[in-house]
Amino acid sequence: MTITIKDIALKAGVSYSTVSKALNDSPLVKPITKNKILNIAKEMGYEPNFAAQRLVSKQSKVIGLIWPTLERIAHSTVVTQINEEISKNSYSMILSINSIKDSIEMFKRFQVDGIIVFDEKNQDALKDCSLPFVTYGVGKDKSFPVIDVNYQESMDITVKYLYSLGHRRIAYVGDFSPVDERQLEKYNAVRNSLNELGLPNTENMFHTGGLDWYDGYVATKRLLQSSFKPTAIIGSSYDISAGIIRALRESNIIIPKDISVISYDNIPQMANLEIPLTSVGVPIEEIAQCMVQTLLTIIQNKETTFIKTLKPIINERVSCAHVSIEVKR
Amino acid sequence: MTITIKDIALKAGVSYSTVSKALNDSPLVKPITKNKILNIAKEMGYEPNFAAQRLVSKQSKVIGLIWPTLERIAHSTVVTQINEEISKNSYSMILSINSIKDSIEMFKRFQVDGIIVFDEKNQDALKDCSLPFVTYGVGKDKSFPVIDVNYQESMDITVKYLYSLGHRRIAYVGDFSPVDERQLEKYNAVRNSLNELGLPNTENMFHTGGLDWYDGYVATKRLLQSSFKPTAIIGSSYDISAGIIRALRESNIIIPKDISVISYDNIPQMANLEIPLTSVGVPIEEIAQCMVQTLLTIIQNKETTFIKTLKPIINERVSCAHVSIEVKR
DNA sequence: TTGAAAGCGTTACCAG
DNA sequence: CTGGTAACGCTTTCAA
Repeated sequence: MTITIKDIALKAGVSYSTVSKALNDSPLVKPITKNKILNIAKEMGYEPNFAAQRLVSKQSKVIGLIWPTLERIAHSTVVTQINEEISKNSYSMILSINSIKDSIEMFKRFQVDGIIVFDEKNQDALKDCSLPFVTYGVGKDKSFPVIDVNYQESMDITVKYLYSLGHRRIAYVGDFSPVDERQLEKYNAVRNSLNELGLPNTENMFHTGGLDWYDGYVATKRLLQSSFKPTAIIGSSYDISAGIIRALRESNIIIPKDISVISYDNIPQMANLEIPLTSVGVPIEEIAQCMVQTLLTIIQNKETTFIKTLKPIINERVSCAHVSIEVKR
Repeated sequence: MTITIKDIALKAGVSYSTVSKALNDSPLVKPITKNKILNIAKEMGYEPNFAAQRLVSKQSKVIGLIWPTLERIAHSTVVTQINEEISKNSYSMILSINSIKDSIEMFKRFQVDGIIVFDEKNQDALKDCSLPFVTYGVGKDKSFPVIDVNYQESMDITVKYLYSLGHRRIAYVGDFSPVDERQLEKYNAVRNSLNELGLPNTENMFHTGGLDWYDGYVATKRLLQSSFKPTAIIGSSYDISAGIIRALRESNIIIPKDISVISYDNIPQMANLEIPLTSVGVPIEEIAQCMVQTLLTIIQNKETTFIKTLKPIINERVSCAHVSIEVKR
């Protein structure tokens, strides 16, 4: 038998509407009464019935996060940050690792106040999402709210950065699958930037066909056997770059002496790689903060379309160097 | 304006209790009426109000999972499995990455039917959890339901396996922090097993002081400089073992020619390491299945204490070999 | 086979 | 300041 406000009312000798008010810290209750009620409630181990509350007043103070691909480390870092940011705003977060469609349905049942979507693909399922939501990725051509992490500018400053260090033969290792919009965007961004500087942008692009470190490893092996001899490599993500490093090491190529490496994903873990990797991207704290603030705004104002473009920066560690005079490769 | 069963009733020209029955596929309503109502409901875009349903009938068909440490890869694999197993049983899963205490509170509000706990520490917070739950880890001295992954037997068969391959100088690289019961259990298990075979079990234990690959890397470096020259190393987890491999490689020690390595955590990703690693532990599919089946049983039967001990196995890949006659180290 | 009505535990409003 | 009461949307008897 769970105990309700009526039980409390009985014991306190007041009406249950008064109990309700007291519990909600309403100013309409005399402090003495309020305290008395609060004490009784605690002592009886009262726990409010969420369903009942929800039934009468909307707003659950919960936001849901959809995240079908657990294993990506860059994401888990952002998700952790988002969770903190949400707590800071006195909301709670629940997470679903199912498809967008299933997740939305579940979140609706729970009447979450808003949704954050972390799935790169299948965003079509969002078309008829009646709840406020934001997504993460690329904003181009989108009719719904997205926090654009600005791959184009990221790759732009990356290429220019390498260029300023004297690099002219720059390779890219990443996934170009047409199904994954985010990866594709990075790929195109690099090609654009390279092209603008009159650098090669075709034979130097190496397709990983996947996002695990191993995919980056294999692609780099291929790169090393190709005729394109880069002085610098751009890795498309944390995991991919881990593979790049390993492949390089296996061939006894020293970073940054023999080759420079820079990676997308501006996360602290880059410092823990075998070689602390210089990285580029919007700092995750900023991504997290922007996502929840935007969502909260949408929840309150009912604004519906919203594209916010963030500013990426380069985080210099030790993996990039000036091209040496006597380049051998 | 959301639409309710009353709206449907109005349109269908029946009472709303009939609509309720039809929606719940009750046999008490004539098929024709039922179909008509169902059609109208779909056409009006009806969505049941979960809170209202919850208010009247208990049972949410949702189970919550508490998992405060996102980054551990072995865990994310199990969590994914668990999610699938839960779906198979036509439940849904939501995930919280907050502390046990906060998570329980939130899950209570959502009236989940049960909870799976994945946090190694702070299990005290479970003492007064009124909802059905199971935990994962070590069952000794526990007064609540736990799926025991049997570290003792894991380490037992590991040590015996290495012994049978001729190894006599076996090192262990892992975390011994007294705060993390699971790690401590592995540590003690190894020492026991080693002791039983009369092998050294003190100077060959290397403390990582953390669970990231880097911690394993550093500890292995230390190991290599110590006077204990092992022919085999046991790594305490996937991440730790990744660090071991890297440290070994840096010193040009070849696995398994120069040294054998075996790792705890029986997960498929072991095959993707630089050297496909022989590993030990209960297969994750089995862990996942056991956890949700047990929880479901508890939910139905209201059993409350329950310790289930699983059977670990060794998954041979290529990282362990017979000790060679001319051992050099 | 259908309908009426009584809750489920809260909140919010209106009287007192 | 406090109490009474009407919702909130649904399930579930109990009668018809």
